[in-house]
Amino acid sequence: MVTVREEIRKGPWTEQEDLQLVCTVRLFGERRWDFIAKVSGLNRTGKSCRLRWVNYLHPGLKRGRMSPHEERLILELHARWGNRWSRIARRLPGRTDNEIKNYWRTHMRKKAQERKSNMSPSSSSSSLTYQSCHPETPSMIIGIEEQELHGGSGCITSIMKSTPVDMDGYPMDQIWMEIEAPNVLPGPCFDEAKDSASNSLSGPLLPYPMWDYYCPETCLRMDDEIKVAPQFGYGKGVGPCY
DNA sequence: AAACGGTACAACCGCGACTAG
DNA sequence: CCTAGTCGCGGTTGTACCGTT
Repeated sequence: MVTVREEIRKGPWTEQEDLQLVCTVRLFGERRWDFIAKVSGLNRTGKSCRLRWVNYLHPGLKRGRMSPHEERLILELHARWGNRWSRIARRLPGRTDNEIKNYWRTHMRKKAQERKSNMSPSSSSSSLTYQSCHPETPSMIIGIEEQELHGGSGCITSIMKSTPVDMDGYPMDQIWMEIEAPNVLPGPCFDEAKDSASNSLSGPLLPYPMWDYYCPETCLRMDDEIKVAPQFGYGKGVGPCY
């Protein structure tokens, strides 16, 4: 028996793969990653596709260095929640948990170690508390929470309005531009995919699906867990509502 | 100019939670 | 209730880039 087993691709994504993934996600929404992986013609796992989308291709992602405000926020939230990166990321629109995690590792660990070497080795705790880094601004979190609880329109909407954010020279710009052009649907099965998509999707395809509804509703309660309103079509079996 | 070390970022892995059948 | 499939999260690793020596 000869099983022609196609190797699942791993490693860095090519521009072409990105393009294929973006198109497929636009057609089917950010769900059913295994399905998306198959339909897209990419030889990737659904998991890999999801990761690529969430961390890199998602429209509205900020890139570049953390602003001082973001830095402070990360410090505060990490002091409060520990390594709950995804949770922290929800407070930082446009930033991914991966990004924050990496940032923490490179910056804060170093700072923590510096501190450790400077101070007495009595404190064995590995978690660097916010107080130890920034004794000032103790009430920022509360302020943020209130802001988000009561409409949450502050910084988030400003980011939304400025999407795609300033990613100077970032290739995603090009990708999105190419996607905007009508004739560039790559990959083997997009016609097919389109057909089946048109059955399940109502209305025209919108350019930036999820960021159109990203705020303010989804941020109404970010205290503990986001309560995704059913009207967003995130329920099972219901296709994306854009 | 080359070697080296540090930093930033992308991606994978393993595991637990959730959900549909 | 059980199971398989799927998703999301946190930890870890790999690597490209950049500054310094």
